[in-house]
Amino acid sequence: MSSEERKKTRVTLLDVARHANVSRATASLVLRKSPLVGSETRTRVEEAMRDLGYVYNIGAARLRVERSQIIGAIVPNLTNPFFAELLSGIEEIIGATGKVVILAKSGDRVEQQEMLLRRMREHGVDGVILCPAAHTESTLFEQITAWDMPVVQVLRHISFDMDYVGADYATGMRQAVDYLASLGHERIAFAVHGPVHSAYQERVDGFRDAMLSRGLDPSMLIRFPTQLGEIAQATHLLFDRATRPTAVICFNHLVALGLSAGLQDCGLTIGRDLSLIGFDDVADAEAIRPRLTSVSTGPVAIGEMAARLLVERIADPALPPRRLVNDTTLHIRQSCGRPN
Amino acid sequence: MSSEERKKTRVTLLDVARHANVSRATASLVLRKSPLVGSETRTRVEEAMRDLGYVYNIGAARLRVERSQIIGAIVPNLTNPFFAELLSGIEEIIGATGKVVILAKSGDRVEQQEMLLRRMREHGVDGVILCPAAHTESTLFEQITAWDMPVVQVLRHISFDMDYVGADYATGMRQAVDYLASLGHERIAFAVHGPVHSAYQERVDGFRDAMLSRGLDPSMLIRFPTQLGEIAQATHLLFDRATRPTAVICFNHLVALGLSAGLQDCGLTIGRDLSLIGFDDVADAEAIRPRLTSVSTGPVAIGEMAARLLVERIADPALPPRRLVNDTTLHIRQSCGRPN
DNA sequence: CTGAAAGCGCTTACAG
DNA sequence: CTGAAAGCGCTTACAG
Repeated sequence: MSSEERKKTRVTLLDVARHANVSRATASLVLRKSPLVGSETRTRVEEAMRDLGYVYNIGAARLRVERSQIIGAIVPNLTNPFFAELLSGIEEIIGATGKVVILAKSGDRVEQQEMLLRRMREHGVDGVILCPAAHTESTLFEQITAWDMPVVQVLRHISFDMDYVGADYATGMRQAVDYLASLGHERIAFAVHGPVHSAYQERVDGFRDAMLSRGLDPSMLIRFPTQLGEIAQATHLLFDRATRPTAVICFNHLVALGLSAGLQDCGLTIGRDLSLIGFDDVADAEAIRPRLTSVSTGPVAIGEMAARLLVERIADPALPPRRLVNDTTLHIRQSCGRPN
Repeated sequence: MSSEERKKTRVTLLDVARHANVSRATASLVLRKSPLVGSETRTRVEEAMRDLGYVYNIGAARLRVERSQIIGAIVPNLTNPFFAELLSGIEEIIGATGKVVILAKSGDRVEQQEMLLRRMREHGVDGVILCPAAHTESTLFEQITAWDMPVVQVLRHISFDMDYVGADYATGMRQAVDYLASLGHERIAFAVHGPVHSAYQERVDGFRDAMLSRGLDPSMLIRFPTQLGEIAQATHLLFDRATRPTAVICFNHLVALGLSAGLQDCGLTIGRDLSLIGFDDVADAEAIRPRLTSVSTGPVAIGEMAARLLVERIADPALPPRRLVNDTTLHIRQSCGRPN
């Protein structure tokens, strides 16, 4: 069958209507489950659709109705399991509403992100869930407003005049610091990595505030490499300072994984020689040894919340902007002990 | 601005044409970078597009040309980092060709997969990359053919009359078995889990063949729970048999992670008391201790290959079906030693 | 409940 | 190089 013939082969709503002996309008009503159609007629049309192998053409419909049933999701990357879980939550909710999600990664590059937003607009997405690339200018907010495109920010924010769903990083940090302090730790380091963005800043501020409110020195901020593979070898950075920490809070799952490995490589026993607290607590956290005490931010739930928010935003663009912050919980396992 | 006014606001190609004092046809030619347009005219039109904030409407264009620039990707789940890496490869290549990918997960449920395929057809996807849900009937192949939809199977296959990209599981298994045998192991177990599908079968067959060709007993197939969280507690299954293995090959990354943790919980030293080999070797593999010797299947590369194949398939539907199998490599680290 | 008609935003011959 | 026109597959009043 040549592509010429194939084209003619396409079954259209008009074909269905003729086959069922009704008008195109009626067939269209059946399609959209209108109550205006009699049940006998309805059945006849539905049979015709089945017989002919009719497939609804959403693209054509979209040209009339302003709804593409497509939403976009832009994340910095896909290989970090944290984002994979986030996406899983997004897909779950969006899929359940009958919509479809276009996925793209920005690589934390602003120009790439700009290109992706344009491409998504060209595809007429009904809205997008955006985890803004690091260093995104806040002017992006004005652009988005001018485009009149529903957007919810996830995990990171550039403007609170736009919907935002994230985690309560400040509380998470306080939970971690309080727990370590209760064990008797005073020299607590915060092991960070990656580019600076709102979530980065919130964690750092949260750490600082939590330390200060306990009268502890909040200045032990130690930077690790961005790539997971390089973190373990950089473990010595923890001990290069005049004062040596007795406990370390990790910026995220990757840092926790890397340091957990690196400390073992140094011959240290985690929980005895040094206490370690993870952050994000993705599924793998359960599976490393010693079991990692970790602050859970709930990426799947955040993805679900963001998707629901976007759906509501699309339904009612006049809604005031909302800010949803998921609670964090400290999962106490085995990686912390008293200082020695 | 009400939604009424907004609709009128939409800038169309006709607006651009008028603004630039050309016909709609000419504006369209500029859009598609046709050489038929003089450079002076081209510039004028491009300026008009910028001035007016014109956004190309791919959906409208699609109604005429049979190309949506959308491709679909269906995977069993997103939280398994293996699939996340696969997707990353797919998105990379598809994005680079200017197309966009619709993402969905089947949850390894055949009906869900069917629904997703229909939804994607309604969106007029140019093709889909499908990791078939476990227990997919091979009749799906006939359906897909009847729909005349370009599909490449990835990781799992239901028919070789359709493009397929996967890993060379048989060789991977042989590499693992040969390595263990060279260390002196004879009682080697294969720790499997999850539903049965072609990739499962190929690994099991590969294990069996590799064992047999070395004159070893291939019957130690041990089933573990599907959920990562439950694997560690099930570690005892390794020792419930009359003959106790001295080495274990893991079905995939999840099993490796779970058993690595579980063996440590049992107080065993991996590499001394028992040798362990992982499979898939996703990014995390580098970060567990003891370092896991593992067969790498290269999910990112597989995703890239699948995307390229689909692009070629779309360009030329008459191409004979192809079967691409990515080489595996054994990464020797620290989790294996001599039997004792 | 149904039919005829207009229109969504583009592309594509066809004439000039 | 340009203009006028038809058509892609749908939805939506409007009249009956």
